[in-house]
Amino acid sequence: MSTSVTISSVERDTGLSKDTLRVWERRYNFPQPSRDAFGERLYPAEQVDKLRVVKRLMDRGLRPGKIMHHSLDELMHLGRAPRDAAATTAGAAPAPVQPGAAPVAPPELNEMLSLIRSHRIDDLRRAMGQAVLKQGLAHFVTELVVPLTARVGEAWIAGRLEVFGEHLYTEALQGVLRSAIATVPRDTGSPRVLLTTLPQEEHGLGLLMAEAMMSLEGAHCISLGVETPVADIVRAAASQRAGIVALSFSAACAANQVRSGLEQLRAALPPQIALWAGGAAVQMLRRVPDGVIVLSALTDIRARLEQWRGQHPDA
Amino acid sequence: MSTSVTISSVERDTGLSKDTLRVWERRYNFPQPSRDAFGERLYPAEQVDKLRVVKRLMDRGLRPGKIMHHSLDELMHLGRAPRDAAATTAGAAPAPVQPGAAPVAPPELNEMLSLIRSHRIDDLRRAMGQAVLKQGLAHFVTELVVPLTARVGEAWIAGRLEVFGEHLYTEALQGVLRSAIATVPRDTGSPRVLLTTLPQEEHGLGLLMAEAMMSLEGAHCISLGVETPVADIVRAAASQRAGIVALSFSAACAANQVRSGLEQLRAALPPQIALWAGGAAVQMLRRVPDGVIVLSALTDIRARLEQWRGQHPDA
DNA sequence: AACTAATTTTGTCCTAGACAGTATATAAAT
DNA sequence: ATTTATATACTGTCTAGGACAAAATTAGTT
Repeated sequence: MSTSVTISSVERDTGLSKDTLRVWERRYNFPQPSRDAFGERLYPAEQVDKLRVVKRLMDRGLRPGKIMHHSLDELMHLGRAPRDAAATTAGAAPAPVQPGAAPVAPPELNEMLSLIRSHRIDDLRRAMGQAVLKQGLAHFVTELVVPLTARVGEAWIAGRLEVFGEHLYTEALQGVLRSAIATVPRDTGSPRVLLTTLPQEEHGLGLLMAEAMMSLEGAHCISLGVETPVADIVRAAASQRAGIVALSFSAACAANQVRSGLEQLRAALPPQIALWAGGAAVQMLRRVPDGVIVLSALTDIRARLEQWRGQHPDA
Repeated sequence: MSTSVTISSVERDTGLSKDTLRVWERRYNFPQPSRDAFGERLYPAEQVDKLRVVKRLMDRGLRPGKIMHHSLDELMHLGRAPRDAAATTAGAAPAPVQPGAAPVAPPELNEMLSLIRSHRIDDLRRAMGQAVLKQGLAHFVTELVVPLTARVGEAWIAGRLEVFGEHLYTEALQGVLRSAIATVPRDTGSPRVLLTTLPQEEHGLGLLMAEAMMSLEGAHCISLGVETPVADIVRAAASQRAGIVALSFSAACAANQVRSGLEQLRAALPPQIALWAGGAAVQMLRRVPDGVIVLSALTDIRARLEQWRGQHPDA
């Protein structure tokens, strides 16, 4: 018999708030936890697994009311063809990270995906390190890491990859990217770019990719890591004399939180400091607050930096 | 006029749950948020600041009922002499990370602290890189990073350091540690150690320090990064043939969550796989679940690894 | 001084109603 | 046919105060 867990464990493991879990139960009759001797909810492991998949599908634009009643198997099939499923079921464009990118998969991609699936972490790290040396960092990031990360996410939903496989991948990639960034000279350069995420966003990979691309273009990157409160971003930008503040938003972010965060920050930041935003969640926004520049892909960075330099010839 | 924020913003920024915030208001009359047009709580920035400090002091063993009525100034003074204040006011041992460590501060410590305070991030990174080369990685971690991290935390409580100063420090240190770890050969070695944190714990610095110490001792470290659900740790340990699972808990973790997490994991993990736990939150536990080994300091790692090897001569 | 028992403190859980913001569907107008 | 305005449905989060167990502290006893 598998173990059941409390509502706070589920909140931890799925990222769904207790409020949301209770209201789903009320409205959709799922999840349906049993109760312990004190009348408190006890969630079976299978229901938690399904909740995780539901959460993930919602991050891709599907809506809970549409998918909650499907079985776990059916949900996994939805994840297998994420674009079409999302488009036909919910009518929402799932906002590919690279809109104009060719769908041609580089040969290394499948190789690395199979290394991840078989959990050969040391080989994966070696393969990625070699790819950086062979193709260069920029090409590695835009042509390999971006599609690979997308594939890893799809594989997870489809049940073809365990959660820890994704953790292993993230960790290995982070090591490779940080080493590569460290080899780029960075104590100088212009503009000075402050990189971070808002408190809701705990994923730092996008940030790291952006840092790599910007460092290569000669910008002076100052990363605060993830989850910096708005007020502190403002203080840091002043203290570091940043010309640009760049934020990253993964697909997991709620659209309204993204917008309100950007609005708050734009209002608090001096107008001469540019505010750039990138990542899947930003692409989904219908309208963007005034004074915020959207990076629709990592490849935009080069042109945007040149544009900035054209407008700031003295810097 | 300073801006006010909603209860979910406060939850994000302080780590205090909505339930806790509401019950404090009921019991201690603090915080006392105003209300917006819809009757929803609006917290002024000053109250959020105080809440952050209160949370931090509680992580050190103080109890909310004792400190809630003090002014922000008084609380900051408590933070200045954390050990005595904690011991006399609450009677709880604040569990120093390095119980037997000499209180002699190395000369580099104050130098680096002032670099952090003046936000000279590039100089800090350079200084730390030099310290690694000069003293060796192990000495750097145990004698410099550990006390420095503690001092940074104290300075933050006392209001002598801005939040983003801590972010800058964390980011720089992470870069230095990862580069250093990358130079240690790691595709081989024994035992195989799986490193991660539970989903509640998002701080990865302790993990990185442990990885550094273990790699230096010849262990084969496999890090999953932060926030891995219990079930996935179990699967990863099997897949990676780990002999040891090592978890890190920062001071910010609630004691009961730490215990329940360790119990769940110990129950799910095969008995022949050792479970090690380290970090400030673990030191505060009165009793530890059976079958869990507590690392009371980073310097314990060496002896524990030797002990393990003595018990597993075939590995 | 050491152990046990009583008491206080504290965080989390419960229910169930309300509402704003977004997304979709329908109707009207260009 | 395509756009634009309006209505309806969907969804997450907020509200209230009561309840209770686990942990921490104090009191009582040997």
